[in-house]
Amino acid sequence: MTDTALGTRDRIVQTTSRLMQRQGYEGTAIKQISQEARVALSSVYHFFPNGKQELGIAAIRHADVEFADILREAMASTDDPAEAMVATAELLITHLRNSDWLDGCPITATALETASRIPEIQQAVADTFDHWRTLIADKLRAEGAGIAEQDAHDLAHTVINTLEGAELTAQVTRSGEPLEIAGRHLARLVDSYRQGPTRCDR
Amino acid sequence: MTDTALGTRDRIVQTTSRLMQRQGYEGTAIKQISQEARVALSSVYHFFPNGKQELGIAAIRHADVEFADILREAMASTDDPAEAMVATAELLITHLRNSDWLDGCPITATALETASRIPEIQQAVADTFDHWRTLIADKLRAEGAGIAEQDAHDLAHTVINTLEGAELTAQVTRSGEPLEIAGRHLARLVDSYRQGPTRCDR
DNA sequence: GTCTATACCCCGATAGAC
DNA sequence: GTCTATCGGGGTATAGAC
Repeated sequence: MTDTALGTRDRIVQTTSRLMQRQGYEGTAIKQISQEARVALSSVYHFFPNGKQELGIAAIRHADVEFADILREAMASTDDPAEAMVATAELLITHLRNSDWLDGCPITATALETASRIPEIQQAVADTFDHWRTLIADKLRAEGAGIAEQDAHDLAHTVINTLEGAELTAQVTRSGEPLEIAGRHLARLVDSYRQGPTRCDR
Repeated sequence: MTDTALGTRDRIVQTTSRLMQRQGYEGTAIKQISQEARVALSSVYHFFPNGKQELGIAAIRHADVEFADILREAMASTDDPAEAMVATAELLITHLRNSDWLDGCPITATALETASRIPEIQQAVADTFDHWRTLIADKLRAEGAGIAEQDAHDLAHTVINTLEGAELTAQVTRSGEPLEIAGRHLARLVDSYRQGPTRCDR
């Protein structure tokens, strides 16, 4: 990561994404981006003529595919969808711990700061959440999981949202506990929707 | 709200809290605060000699007690703890809708922006989440709820975290659906921990 | 595409009169 | 406690040589 072999444009986007993850949109200056990416300030404007807003959107799209890879890895680690929830939570804990609790969701801070002012960024955030949610829903809908279509859709919402909130709390308290609990609860919730003779409905 | 009969200091804190809720910490300028609160810039520094950081912490503490009132109202609306989850989600939807989807969690944006840089603010955020979580846990532990001590503690974590994430998604998508789903799922989860002869365990 | 230099503005914070 | 004025710095963005 932060590879020197990357092209200039990619290095700018990657650096922006990481800085906005930790400091948000308003808290990240273009000068800081150019310095940490070891790129001339004018190069940033060369690749992103529309300035910070365009750069912010590119950073969100970058974070989108990057985190989608992590999510896919967690989903592929087990056949059981409930177990996959625990695995995802543990993966997030590992990433957080390895970054001294700094690298949480890469787009949440930016999303909240700009929600009231920059609709283009809000749209990019909405697209990203939708993408991640689809990856979860696909896993829950897989044959053998035994979860109805509508249930899978709703569950995917709560899975993403619970992980999102638990990751925030984990960051603030510098503890993996919120995510551990979230993983267990999500597994239990997913299991409760599996169709079969041994389950009892609510 | 935004009452003219408030003292100068209170008006500053309240305005700061609302602006940081919508724009985050870095996105909110002290000049904007003084203007919207109809207060001289020097008055802000008169009441908060340590500047923006001190003001930010005061705004978080203000948001703490303000949202705790909302939470208590929702908890008191029904005896059944599972129903209380649905009621809370609906209350959040109402607040969001009434503010054109702008007023979500008042401290999340500030928390994320400053997590890597201002430990004092991070501490105030942690205290606030802890306070809110206690309000939930107390409801779940109430006699008649039939939830074990340890389960109530864990559930309170996930309740806060799920609502937090669902509110974020609701803001971004300008839709109450994520919170509606969250309310239903949390109710189901809480119910699954109630002790009694008719429940089956996982 | 990258360099240096800079315009222009707003930021947080302070000074001193009243 | 509130007023006006201002300082020093850093923000976004641009110009023009190379």
